[in-house]
Amino acid sequence: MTNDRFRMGLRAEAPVHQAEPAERSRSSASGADRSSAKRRVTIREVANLAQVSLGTVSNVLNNPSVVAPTTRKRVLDAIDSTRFVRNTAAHQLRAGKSRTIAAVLLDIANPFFTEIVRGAEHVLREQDYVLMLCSTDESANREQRYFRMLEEHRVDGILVCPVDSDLESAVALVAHGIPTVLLDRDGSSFGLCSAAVDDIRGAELAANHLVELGHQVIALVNGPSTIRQCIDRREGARRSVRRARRRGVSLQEFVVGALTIDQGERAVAGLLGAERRPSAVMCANDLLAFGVLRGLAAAEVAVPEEMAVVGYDDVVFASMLSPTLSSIRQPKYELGVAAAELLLEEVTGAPHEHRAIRFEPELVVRASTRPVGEHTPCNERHVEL
Amino acid sequence: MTNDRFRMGLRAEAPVHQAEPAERSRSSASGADRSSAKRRVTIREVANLAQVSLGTVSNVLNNPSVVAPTTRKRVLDAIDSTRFVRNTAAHQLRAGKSRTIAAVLLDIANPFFTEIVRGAEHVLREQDYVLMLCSTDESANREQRYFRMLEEHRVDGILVCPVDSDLESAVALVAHGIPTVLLDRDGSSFGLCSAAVDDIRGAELAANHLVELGHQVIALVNGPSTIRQCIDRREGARRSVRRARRRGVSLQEFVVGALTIDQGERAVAGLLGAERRPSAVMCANDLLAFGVLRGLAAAEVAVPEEMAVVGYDDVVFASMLSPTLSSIRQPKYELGVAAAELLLEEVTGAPHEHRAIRFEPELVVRASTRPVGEHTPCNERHVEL
DNA sequence: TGCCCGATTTGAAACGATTCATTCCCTTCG
DNA sequence: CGAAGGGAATGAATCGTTTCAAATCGGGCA
Repeated sequence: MTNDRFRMGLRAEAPVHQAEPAERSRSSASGADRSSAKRRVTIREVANLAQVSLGTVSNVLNNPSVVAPTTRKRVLDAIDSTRFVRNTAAHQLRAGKSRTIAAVLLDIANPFFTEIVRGAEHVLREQDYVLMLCSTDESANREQRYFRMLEEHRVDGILVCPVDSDLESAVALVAHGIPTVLLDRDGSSFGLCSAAVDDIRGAELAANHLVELGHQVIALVNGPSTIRQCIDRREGARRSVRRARRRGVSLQEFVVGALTIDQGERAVAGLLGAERRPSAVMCANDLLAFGVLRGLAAAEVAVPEEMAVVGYDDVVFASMLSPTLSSIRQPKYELGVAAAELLLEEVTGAPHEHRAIRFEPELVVRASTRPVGEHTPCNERHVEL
Repeated sequence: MTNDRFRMGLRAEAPVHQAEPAERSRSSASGADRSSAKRRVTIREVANLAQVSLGTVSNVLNNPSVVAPTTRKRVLDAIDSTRFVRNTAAHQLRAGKSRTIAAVLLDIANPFFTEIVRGAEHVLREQDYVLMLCSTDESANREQRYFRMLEEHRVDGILVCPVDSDLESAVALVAHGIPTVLLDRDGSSFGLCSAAVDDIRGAELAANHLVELGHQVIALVNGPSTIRQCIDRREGARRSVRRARRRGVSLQEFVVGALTIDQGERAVAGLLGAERRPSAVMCANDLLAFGVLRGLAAAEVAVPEEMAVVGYDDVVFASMLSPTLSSIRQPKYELGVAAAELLLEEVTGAPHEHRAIRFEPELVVRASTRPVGEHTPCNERHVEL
C-alpha cells in the first residue's frame, strides 16, 4: 500500500535546504517550533498590558458598545500588539455556541453537492458561521461516525442529505437537541425542516421524455434503495411507464451499489446483456449517466442512435460531454441557500415552524436523446481506448 | 435578492404537519426543543452514576488500560446509559489538541481538488483526525479570513494550496506555531514541507505536444499570475516554445481572472479575435479548457481541426468531454496522501525534517489534439444553443 | 504483625474565555 | 450639600474536561 501510492511517478523526496541561515531557525524541526510557540497569548495578558480587567477585554471583544472609546482603543491596541488570537474552545465552552454548521453529504466529489455547498456557504458566511464539510460516500457507518463527532464538537446545526431512507439517525440528532435540516430530501413526515426537489416529478419528466421519443424498452440505472432519492426516482419512472403501458412500454431496473461514474460504467454490461435490450436508459444521477456513456462508448454502442441516455441533476459538466447529456435540472445553488436559511432560523431560535421547501425539477434536452429511428448522417465518435 | 433565488421554480413552502400528535411534541418549535435538551450530560453525572470520581471516568475515556476492568465496565455502562457525549471544547481547552486538520484549497468545485481531498482524508481518518475543508475561490481575502479562523479554532495543522505566490500568509502560520504543509506547490525555498507536481515540466509536456503536432501559433489561456501554478505553467510553455522558435513557433498568453469554466469560455473571444489567430490552445487547468471548448463550440470552431486544445490536471471528466480532452495528468490522490502524511509527521512531533515531495506529470493524448492538417471524415458536433 | 510496594482511585487545580452581580465615579437634581 | 442615577469597569464564579500529586487498597514478605 505504501508502495503503490507512488505508482504515478514520484520523482524526488528531498530534505528542504535553506538558503539563509537566518531563516533556518524559524523552520527547524517542528518539535523546537512547538515549544517556542507554545505559550499562546491569553485574554489576561491583554488585560494586563491594557491596564484593564479581564471582563473589559471580553467586552471589547463581544460588546464593544459598552466600553468607553478610549478604553476600547487601549485594549484593541494591546490585542494586536500581543497578537492575541481568541481561543474558540474556551469561548465555546463558556458561551455554549460554536458558530459552526456542518453539512453531511453523500459525495463531495459530485458537482451536484459542491454547487449546493456554494449556496449554503454563501448564506452562512454572511452570518459569520463556519461550514464544516463531511462526505459520507453513501456509507451509513461513516454518516454515523460524523454525527457522533459533530455532536462532540457541539456544532450549532447540521445540514444533512441522509444515507438511509429511514431518517432514524437524523431524527436522533434532533432529539439530542441539534437543529437539523434535510437537504434534497423531504422532511414533512418526520417533522423536520427540509429543502428538496420533487424527485418523483423529475423522474417522471425524464421517463416521459423517453416515452415520447418512442422508446419501448426503457432501463433505469438506479442506486441502492436505501437512498430516498433512488426510491423516488424509481417511483417517478414507474408512474410514467405505467401510464404508457398500453403502448407497450416497459421498464427494467438495474440497481448498482453507489451513485458514481464507476458504478455506472459497470452497469453497462447488464444493460447490453439484458433479455430485451433497452433502447433508452435513464440514470438516477448524472455521475451514473457519465459512467454509462463511457461504458457504451467502450462497447461501441452509439448514443443516442442505438441507445438514448438521460441523466439527473444537470451538473455543470453534463452540457460538455460527448455527447451532451439530456438531464433533469435541479436548482442546486438555491437548494443550498434555502436549506441554510432554514437552519439559521432554527439555530438562532427565531420564531419558527418546521417547513418543507420544495423546488420544481426541469427537463433539459440535449444530444444524448433523440426520437427513435432518427439517425445522424455520420456517427463519428471519440472513443478512448 | 430574496426574490431571484427562487427563479428556478419554487413550488411550495408549506408548514410541516404532523400525522401523530405524539410526534408533535418532539418537533415543536425549536425554542422549546432547545430548552428541553439544554442540559447536556457531563462527565460528572457519569461519575456519580458509576460511583467513581471524575478522574476515573476521564481515564476510562483516555487511558482505559490504567483502570481496573470491573470499574471500567461500570463506567462504560454509565456512559451509555446516560448517553454521555464528550465535549470537544472542554477537551480541547484542557488538552491543547483539537485533532482537527484543515485543508485550504483554491476551489472545492474543481474535481482536481476533490480528488486530493479524498487522498488526504483517507490518511487522516485512519489516525482519527477530522478534516475541515475551506475553499478560498482564489481570493486572498477569503484565505486570510480562513487562516484567522483556523487559528482561533486551534487546528492542529493546515494543508494549504495558497492563493498568492509569495507565501507570506502561509509562512506566518508556521511562525504562529501551526504546522503547515503546502499542497501542489513546492515549499523548498520557504523551508516548508510540500507535496507537489513539477508544473514547469508539465507545461513543457503540453507545449511540446502541440509543437510536435505542427502548430505554429500557440495560445496559453492562463490564470492570474499571483497563483504559482500559473507562473510555472507559463514558464514551462515558454521554455518549450523558445526551443522551437527557429521553427517559427510563437506563444501568446491570454490571462483570465480565475481558473474556472466561465473564465475559460470568456477567453475564447480573445483567442479568435487575435491578430495572428492561434491554431492551438493550452490551458492552465482543465476547467479553463472546458470553458474554452464550450466557447469554441458556441463559435462553431471545430476542435481539433481548426483549433487544438490541451488542458491540465486530467480531472475525471476530461475523458468524457466532447471532444475528449488531451491533458496533463497529475497524481491527485497520491498528492493528498503524501501531503497528509507529511503534515501528520509534523503534528505528532515525530522526528522530522522538512521535505518537498515532488511528483512527475504525464501527458495524456486524447481527441482534442491532432496533427495539423489531419481532418476527420465528418465533423458532426453537438452544439448546445 | 508490621512494613512496603505497586496498582487503583481520588479530587483539586488548571485550561481560557464569558457572565453578571458589584463597585466605582461622576453628574445632575432637589 | 447630599442623594439619586447611570455609565464603566471589576473580578469571582463558571463552563466540562484533563492532569497529576496524593490517598487508598490489598497483598506479599520478613
